[in-house]
Amino acid sequence: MAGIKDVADKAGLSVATVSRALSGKSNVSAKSRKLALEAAGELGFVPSYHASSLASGRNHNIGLVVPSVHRWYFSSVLEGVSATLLDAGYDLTLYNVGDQPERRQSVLNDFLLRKRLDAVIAVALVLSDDEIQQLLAVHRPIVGIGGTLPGASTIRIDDERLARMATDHLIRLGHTRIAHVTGDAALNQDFKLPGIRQTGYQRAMTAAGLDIRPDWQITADFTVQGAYTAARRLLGTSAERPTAVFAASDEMAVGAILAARDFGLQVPRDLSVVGMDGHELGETFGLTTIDQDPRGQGALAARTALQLLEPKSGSDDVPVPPETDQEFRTEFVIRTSTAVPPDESGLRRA
Amino acid sequence: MAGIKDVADKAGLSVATVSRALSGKSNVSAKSRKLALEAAGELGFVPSYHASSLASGRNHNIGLVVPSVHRWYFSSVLEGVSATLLDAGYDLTLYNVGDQPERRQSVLNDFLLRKRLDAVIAVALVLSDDEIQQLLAVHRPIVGIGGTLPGASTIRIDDERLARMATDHLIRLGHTRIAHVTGDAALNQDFKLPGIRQTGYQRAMTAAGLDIRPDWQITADFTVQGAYTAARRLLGTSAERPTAVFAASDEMAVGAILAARDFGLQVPRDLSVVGMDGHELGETFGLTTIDQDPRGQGALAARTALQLLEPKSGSDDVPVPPETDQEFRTEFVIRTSTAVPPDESGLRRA
DNA sequence: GTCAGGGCTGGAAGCGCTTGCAGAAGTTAC
DNA sequence: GTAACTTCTGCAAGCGCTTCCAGCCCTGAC
Repeated sequence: MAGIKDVADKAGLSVATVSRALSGKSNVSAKSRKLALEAAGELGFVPSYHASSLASGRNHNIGLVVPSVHRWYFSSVLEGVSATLLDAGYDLTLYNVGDQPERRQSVLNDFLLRKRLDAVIAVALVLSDDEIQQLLAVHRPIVGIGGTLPGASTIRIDDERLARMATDHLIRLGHTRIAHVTGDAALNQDFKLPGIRQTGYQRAMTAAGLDIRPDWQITADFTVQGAYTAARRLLGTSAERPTAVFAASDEMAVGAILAARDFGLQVPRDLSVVGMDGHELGETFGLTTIDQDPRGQGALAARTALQLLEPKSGSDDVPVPPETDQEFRTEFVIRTSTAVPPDESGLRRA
Repeated sequence: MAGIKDVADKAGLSVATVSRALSGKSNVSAKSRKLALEAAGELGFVPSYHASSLASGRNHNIGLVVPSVHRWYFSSVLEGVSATLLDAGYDLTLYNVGDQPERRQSVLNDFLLRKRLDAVIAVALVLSDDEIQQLLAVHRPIVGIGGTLPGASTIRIDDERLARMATDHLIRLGHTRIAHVTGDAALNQDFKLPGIRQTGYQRAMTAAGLDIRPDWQITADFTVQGAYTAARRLLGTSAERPTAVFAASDEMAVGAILAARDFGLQVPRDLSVVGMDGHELGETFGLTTIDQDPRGQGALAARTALQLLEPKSGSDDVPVPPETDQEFRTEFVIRTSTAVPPDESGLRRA
């Protein structure tokens, strides 16, 4: 383990100059820089992370707090964050807090606050006021994705409006009997998303003067299999069947499509299905959906955090003010899972 | 930001004693410990990570290197590792190197080697000899999952044997026309898994004296949608169709099932399908598969790494020797996607 | 030839902890 | 009461860098 001292000796320079040379500082002559670089190369010198962090106060390490790493949305965000940070030479420390509150507490206390992170990116995290205070108290940039974090920069999409759009799409096609597959709120007490999307659905229905039937709002756990089971119940039981389904996620939409197939229902002839997310699976199923590009959201969050840390760097980007709300661009993708509703007892055939 | 000095002053103790008290060292009187703890609590003191790491040489930080974070297998492993480390009070630094060799190099050089990690867990990583040397040179525990890492502890499953088992299962049911959906090797040059599973398939076929038709070995990218597309081609084109498919992953098996449905083929009546992995989706589709519990593999890898770092800790576990190969327990799960082959032109009906 | 000014450099003081060491204090056995 | 220990405690020396500061050398202007 060669230290900077060894490099200095080998290069015939002082430790100070070597440090400056290796970290690309300005006040070093070309000759010294070359010497230092050569010596470092030959010795395989890599500066100690902790020592330089301790001395400089900078860590080049950003924390990411997620409630899950396994669900599609989160792993997509993670991927976006990870790629951006790696490219910028930053480490990513991952806190997969799950839905256990006690683990969240310990993460906040024992990890995040230990001054080891330059910034924190929190995904879909709803914190108590106390917890927000704790976080803000460390005076590090915090950027939130899809959660509510007063006092922090956030990247978000307008879930309610988008859910309304998706529902409206069905309404405009002529559907009146529209069901909704929502996520399970109990899955994660802090995950308010399902409720918000459901509200969007309900508002769209109300605005169009349509019935909102409680038994047509079914709950699943954001997975294909969960929605499949729930949708089988919906489509199998009801004497009067919905002609369209808006699912709060693409995976659940796919589950609904699979359930429909089980009953011999063709999509979109007998049942229109709209999803939400932009999952890769949607393409295979011709799913109409709203693509929210979570990978892009993660990348943007990471870029925002980096910019907060190094305002000068980069080109002439507009600097991001510390408290800022960026609405992320989404895309309505119309494929083949939606169509006009089936003829009702031959009425339209006439 | 209260420092340890402040705590010492407040408690009327020396910095040294406070340090020992807070880190649970033995040689501190109950009284001093109480004083230190109280003072630290009141000041909200949290020791600086970098300072303590620098001074002690321990980081409480383990690195995880994965080729992807988005694919089911890897996010499952990640989840297992993450939960175990968090519980043990360790940080997890994530290196999602993707399949770009240059990113891998920079990760190895600039990150892993900077003495900031106590150990490294590498998933499905095939390294060059040089790279292995580099890694071993840091003298830190290295645990590999599913890759080949001579000189490191590894957790692995015997992919070839398992693939053979899966294929044999079909053969024993009476199938002779068995196709294979393999993963795309080009996806990731270092990812040898698809080839190994394919070998298992081929060996089983050969051992049973069955034909291995090149056009029945189709390639997909480990996703449902990829296998779906590939399987449509397989099932649509062939005048003579296979009666069974062994897919190198559950997601691809599901893709094959979906493709079969498109052609009106019923599973398992017209086509038997076996997968491999233990994906949650398998349950919904009644998929027969080999469950390899990647989450458990991740947890085991993390525990192995921790044990390598702190041999004394834990109960009377058998200590893990540095170079050790643990074969992970898998489970053959027989569901409803496999059955005897369909009657051939009524022969068996007689 | 002198002097101001700028570019580089090295010394040294930390960054905030951990820990070896030696000594103070408290115990026990005679 | 003393010797011989055992516990605790505080001092101080780092851990391996970064960076302030002062000083050196070299230009260029006068």
